[in-house]
Amino acid sequence: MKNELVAKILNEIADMLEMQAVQFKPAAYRRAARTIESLAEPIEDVYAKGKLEELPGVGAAIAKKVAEIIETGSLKYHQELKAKTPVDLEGLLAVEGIGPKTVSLLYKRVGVRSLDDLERAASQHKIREIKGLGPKTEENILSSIELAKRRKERVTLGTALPVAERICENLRAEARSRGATCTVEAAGSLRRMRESIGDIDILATTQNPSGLSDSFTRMSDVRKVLEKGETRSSVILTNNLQVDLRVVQEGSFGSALMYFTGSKDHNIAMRKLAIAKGLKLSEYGLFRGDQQVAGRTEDEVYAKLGLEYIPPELREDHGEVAAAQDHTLPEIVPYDAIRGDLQTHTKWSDGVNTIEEMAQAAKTMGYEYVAITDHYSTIPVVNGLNEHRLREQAKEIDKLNEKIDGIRILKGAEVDIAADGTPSADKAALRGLDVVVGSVHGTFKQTKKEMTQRLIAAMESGLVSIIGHPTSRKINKKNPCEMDFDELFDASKRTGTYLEINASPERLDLSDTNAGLAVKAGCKLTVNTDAHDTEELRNIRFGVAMARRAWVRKTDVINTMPLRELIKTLRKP
DNA sequence: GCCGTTTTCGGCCCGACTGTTTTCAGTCG
Repeated sequence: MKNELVAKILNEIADMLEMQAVQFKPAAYRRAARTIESLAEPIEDVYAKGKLEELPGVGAAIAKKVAEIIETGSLKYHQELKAKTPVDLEGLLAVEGIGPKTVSLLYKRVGVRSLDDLERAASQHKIREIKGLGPKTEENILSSIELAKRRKERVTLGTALPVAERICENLRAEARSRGATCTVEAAGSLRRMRESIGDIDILATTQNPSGLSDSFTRMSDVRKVLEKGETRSSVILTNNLQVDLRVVQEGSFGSALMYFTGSKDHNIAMRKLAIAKGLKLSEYGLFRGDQQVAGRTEDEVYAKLGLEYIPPELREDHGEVAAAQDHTLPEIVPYDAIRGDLQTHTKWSDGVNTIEEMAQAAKTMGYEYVAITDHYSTIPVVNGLNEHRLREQAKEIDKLNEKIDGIRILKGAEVDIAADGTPSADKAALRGLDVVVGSVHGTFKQTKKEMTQRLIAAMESGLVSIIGHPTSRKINKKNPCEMDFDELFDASKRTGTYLEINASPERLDLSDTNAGLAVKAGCKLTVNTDAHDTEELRNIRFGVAMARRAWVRKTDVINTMPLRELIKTLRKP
């Protein structure tokens, strides 16, 4: 999968053209880079099918360059541009306040090629001498160069969302205690529920902006205040997360929320649509001339533009604007549509809580059913079940089902899928279970072909009802195993095996893009938490979020079904 | 360099802020 490489080269071309003050081409290269970066399938496959030019933002010229990168691993045009300004672009651009033009200026005037060069030039006061720059710029460079050296890493949605919710709640509470009304919402990629987040954006309206920014910058876990003003404040928390707070007028809250939620490409698409209708859209509202025609709420803005409301998870410029215009947006699966969790663990294997505790917690969440799927495995660390212990567990579940009203505990197991695709339990052992999750827990380094065959063999064994965390990735830690998704999806449909969206925030596997491809191919999914304690059951929303981002409908997710229907749907081992 | 229910040529998303300037360019989101 060369998507990242291609996008990186195109982005660098954009930067270098911008350094040369070339007009419009940088934006064109960036657009193409974004398309390819967020593409679900490998760019090589698109190339092989001869469909590069069908990608939005990719025309004849860029298609030819992409082809060269795929064939040779590099691009002559890119090398030539690099030779003209041989600098560490990525490093220098990471410095806050420095863009391509300044990089070019610094290189030409004082020969800055790296972050070290830049630091030296700044401390020797060479930068203030450059026409167009000055002492302030020099100071700013010195104070932000450290941060640039430690590149900012994105955090998982599971880390960022609770932090943002806590901040919003605190700000609302403080405003209430001062008797002020105050609306506070998290925006940005967090609101779109992307799997990882760069920083947290919070939007607010209040009659007391200075009080709000005081509360914000004085939060207990603030490490550094970057800026503090009536309309914009910015802090770094002790966990290194950056949080930006913006305060807007009530009449602009909806348009501002839209604007700060993004994505950038969605915003651009929306503005173009506004222009086509003789209007102008900004964070201050939707305007006809000087007259604001909408802005207080998002619904209002979408409606005035003739669009259905677009849920934040869909705002990625993946065709949602056109669909909203044609009223063909799918009814994506609601967060409260899940009727039960089909992968959970208890003390019987490597979980923390008892079956009863898990069942009670699931009942509190309003579930109709919960499947207990402890490891059936020989991996020592997971304290796996064997045939005898599984029978004992089944007896306990039968008793609990008589004892507890209002929720049905399903009998299940999570089996390992061996390197050749054989499940770690045989038919006799699994007899009587309601659900069997099959997962890869070792021998991750196989060829694409081997891994594909392995999973297909597991599905064809007839013992497995669900493939758990299909690619075994861990966000920021472990790359997904390579596999041929077309073949995998075919086998999933053919054998009636369901594919999991594992809702654990460090997994989110299938990813949003892969889940989208799966459903497009006609597969059915299941969203499960893989909870190892009662608290983790609440991670379900992260998995549903991925499904929503993938345009998945309720009917595509089996555990939105009522119990009776689900039981009929699940294949018995 | 891309793209078209106003265009196959002539446009290309919007606004704030900062620091540098005598009216604006660069950066950021």
